Amino acid sequence: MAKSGEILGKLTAQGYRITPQRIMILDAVENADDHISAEEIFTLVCLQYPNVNISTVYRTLELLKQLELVTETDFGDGRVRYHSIKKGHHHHLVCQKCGGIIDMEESVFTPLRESLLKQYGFDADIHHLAIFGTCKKCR
Amino acid sequence: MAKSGEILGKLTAQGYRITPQRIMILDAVENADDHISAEEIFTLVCLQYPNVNISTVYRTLELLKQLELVTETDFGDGRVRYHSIKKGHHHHLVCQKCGGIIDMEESVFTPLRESLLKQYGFDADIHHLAIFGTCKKCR
DNA sequence: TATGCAGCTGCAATCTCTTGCATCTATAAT
DNA sequence: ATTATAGATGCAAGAGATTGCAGCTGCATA
Repeated sequence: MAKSGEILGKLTAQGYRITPQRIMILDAVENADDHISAEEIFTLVCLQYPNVNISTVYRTLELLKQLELVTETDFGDGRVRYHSIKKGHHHHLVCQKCGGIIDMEESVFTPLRESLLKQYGFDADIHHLAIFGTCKKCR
Repeated sequence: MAKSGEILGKLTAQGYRITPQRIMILDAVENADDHISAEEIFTLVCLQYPNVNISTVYRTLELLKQLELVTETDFGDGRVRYHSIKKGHHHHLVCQKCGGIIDMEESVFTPLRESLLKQYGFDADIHHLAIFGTCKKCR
């Protein structure tokens, strides 16, 4: 809430408009305790302004993603979740047996990014990745 | 075609049934020149047997995926594609600017897998991953 | 060869997400 | 304050994928 002004400034600076819908959607992502789905955002925004359309939510999230203000992560449960970039970059290890999610440091990917850059000249854009497998307990 | 017998044997061994639909779906994946989508498989199978249902295609692919006979890759174009595991494990670098796809060796992921195992005790199941970013030409 | 049934299929409904289009509006220029 | 317009929204249709359920069938057994 307090800081969403900064982000709104970024939108304006890049020629995008500040609309009430965007403010409410952004607030919902910023104030979420965890990774939040489009449907959850939609429900929250509807409490304030019942006329919002779910497609506006998706389009706004797409925009925020392009501007690198939020990240999108697919935890493999059929719906993608969003997270404010202000709360830090991190990745997830998703156990396919117990469903548990382990958060991991972004730095684990540094060697991979470097070798992709060296071997393939490819600048990998790995922001918020979920990797599937089997956790310690379930092995 | 020639080798799908082996796979059918694996199905039987694990208590799954061999049905005409499964044979046709499996053949479609095995004979595909490239990564093939569910819709494409469906179209191919329909030529032989117009009564197949798309949900059978999805369910069969899900089964083959669980049995590690095919891999699923999301190239980010709105539909997931499948690939026979017999044609080898590999990963893809997808350029978000030009849309180009670079294939890469599985071995690039070995150090990452090892550090996940060491640091988190997590056995990562990275079969066929698409990583997004910017390729050499577009940087 | 006939039978029983777990497992598979087809169908239809549903879910998540995207897209085209007409209308509306935030914003910059007047 | 008014106006023009590029950009945003709402609506509805649609695409890809999943799911519940009734009925069908591969295949193990007798």
